[in-house]
Amino acid sequence: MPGPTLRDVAKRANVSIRTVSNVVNGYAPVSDELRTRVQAVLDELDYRPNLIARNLKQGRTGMIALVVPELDVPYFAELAREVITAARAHGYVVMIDQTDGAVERERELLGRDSRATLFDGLLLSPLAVTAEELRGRANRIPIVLLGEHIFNGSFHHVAIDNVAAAREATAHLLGLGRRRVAAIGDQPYATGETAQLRTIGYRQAHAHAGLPVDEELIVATPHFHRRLGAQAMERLLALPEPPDAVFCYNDLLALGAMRALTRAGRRVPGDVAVVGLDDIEEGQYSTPSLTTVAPDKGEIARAAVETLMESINGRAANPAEIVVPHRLIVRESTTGG
Amino acid sequence: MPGPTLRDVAKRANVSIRTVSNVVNGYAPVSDELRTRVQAVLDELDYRPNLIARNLKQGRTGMIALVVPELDVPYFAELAREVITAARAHGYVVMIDQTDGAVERERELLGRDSRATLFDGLLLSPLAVTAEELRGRANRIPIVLLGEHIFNGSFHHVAIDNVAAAREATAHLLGLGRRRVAAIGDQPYATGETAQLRTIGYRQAHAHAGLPVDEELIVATPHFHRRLGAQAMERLLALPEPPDAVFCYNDLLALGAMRALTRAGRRVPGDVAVVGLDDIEEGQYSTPSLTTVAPDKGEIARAAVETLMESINGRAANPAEIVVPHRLIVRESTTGG
DNA sequence: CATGATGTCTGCATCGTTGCAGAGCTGCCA
DNA sequence: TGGCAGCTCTGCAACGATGCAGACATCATG
Repeated sequence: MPGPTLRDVAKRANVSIRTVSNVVNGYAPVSDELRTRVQAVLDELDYRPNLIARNLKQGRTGMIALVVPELDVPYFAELAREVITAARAHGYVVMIDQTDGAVERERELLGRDSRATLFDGLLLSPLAVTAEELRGRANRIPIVLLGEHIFNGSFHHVAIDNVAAAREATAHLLGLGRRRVAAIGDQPYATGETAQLRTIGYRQAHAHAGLPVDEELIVATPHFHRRLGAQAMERLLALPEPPDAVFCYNDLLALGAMRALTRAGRRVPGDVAVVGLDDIEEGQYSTPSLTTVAPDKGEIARAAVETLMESINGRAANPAEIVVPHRLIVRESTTGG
Repeated sequence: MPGPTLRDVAKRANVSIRTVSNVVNGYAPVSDELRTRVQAVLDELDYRPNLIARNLKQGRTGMIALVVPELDVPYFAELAREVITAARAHGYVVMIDQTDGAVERERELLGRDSRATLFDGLLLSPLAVTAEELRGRANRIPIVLLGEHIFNGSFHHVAIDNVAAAREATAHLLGLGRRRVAAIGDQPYATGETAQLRTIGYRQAHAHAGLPVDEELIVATPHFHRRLGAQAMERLLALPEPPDAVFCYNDLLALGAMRALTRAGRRVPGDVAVVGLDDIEEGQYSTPSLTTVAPDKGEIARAAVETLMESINGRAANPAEIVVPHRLIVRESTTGG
């Protein structure tokens, strides 16, 4: 089953292994006559270079790893798509793994038995692992973090300005005249840094508008899934004074919330306006379509891969905090008829 | 930057390289005293085995590749998730690539410069490449095909019974008393084999019910995306006698169709009932929720990985046609209030 | 005490490729 | 004709790990 090696080709063509290698790679000068002869044998045997061997010799694999919590969460799927595309532009392929948000799975990555040595670099979208741990058990390969804010500047990190994004989303709702704007998705504990940034933005928008925040309207959720969005919305609807708008910390929560609203007979945006964050494709096709804050996913992927490549190639700058643009996309869930 | 090697550890611990290797792998008997001493040095230097070197020696990489058309299509994202999980159970990791449905990208995979030699096996969900081509340019690594029906038995192939799935979906609509049941998603050309199977099932259901098929109600779409589902639905609504139900060949088409229906002021299922296929999570949360045929994605992934592992381990049976179960999940889009 | 079995440990070869240094040939010029 | 450059081509060593055969010491056995 193993294919022919350079040696096999060399023997058959009566040349040295090195010459065959030169023909394959087009490196060194080879006379036309010889090149043709060797090429013929290469074709005849259908030679394929053994990339593992090449990698061993060259000390790199041409592969990076992308680790996300859940690949079937649309945001990560869309991001993964962009990462694969961006990596390809650098001649790299992408191994994808998921942690299911489990700390131990994230730790495994850094541990003794991780497969990390197979990759030239690692893009990590951490949920649970802390900066301390990352630093302590830091692997030997370059790492770029995605999304979660790690507060100290130990690693390259690519993300949108979460505070601004949340502020703009909330301001949009307030600007529509809504006065009881809820927030779904806070995570007031150590690993919920991104959520907390969004809560800050939510509060800032209120402050700028000179409006108080009703703490009752901030609902925490341990995850960012549809089901929890629906549950949170139900709880909000049960309040004596339910909200007339809600900013959800991601689109899935928002879609779940809209589902709960529809089921409860409320109209969106008539009774309650809804804004999400992530701009997953699904939001364009929901009924009503979803107003959302769109991070530039292509840019996130490009910046992350670019930064990783620089680290891999040793042109590593100091750990950089890279902020990627976002924009509010207004659709029916806030302004629909 | 490169980490310590076995040699480094060996030198420092004053033992042979081979002994260090034995300690690392727990292979051969090593005295407790020596094991402790070596382990101490391993820890001290934070040794990590170079997996590329190990792979070269052992002739396998512990990686498989999964190639899908588009990772951000929910069905493929969900499938990818299951594949990653299934592969992990075998100690394997998964490299994911996407072809965007481009023939040339699928061909690249099989070509001279593909990275295929890095992987022990390949799971391919082909769109455009034909069985002929696959066989002709067949790579040296084991391949298992997903989804698309390749008519001759040259490769292992895992899929649901597409004819039966489509038949059941259509029968469900007919059973509800609908009499003008449309079909969205036919692909009457060489690379649309799966779609054609679904059309066969659609016809069978009509035949079983003793009803004629109105050819006008079968709408072809080059892709299975939301936008095309919406467009197709609009075309159907423009007919003199529009349909009262529609079977979409996947959930995205169905969601797009529902979107078009809502926009046109038709009620689902009141005016038009909708059935999809794939059971993507989004369908549970759409308004109305989507009736669909659910392939057992976990089982698809497990069967595919299992089969691939058998090929890799040389216990390869003849190319097998593996049929995975599916079931109709009835939700609001056909029976809702 | 010789023998062989057992338990540890080691060195060499090897996986398939590429980096490096240099061998051999040709042609040109002084 | 000798010397030198330039072009091809080659062989050896190496990447870092593991498979294998065997060295050596210890111990039990007849």
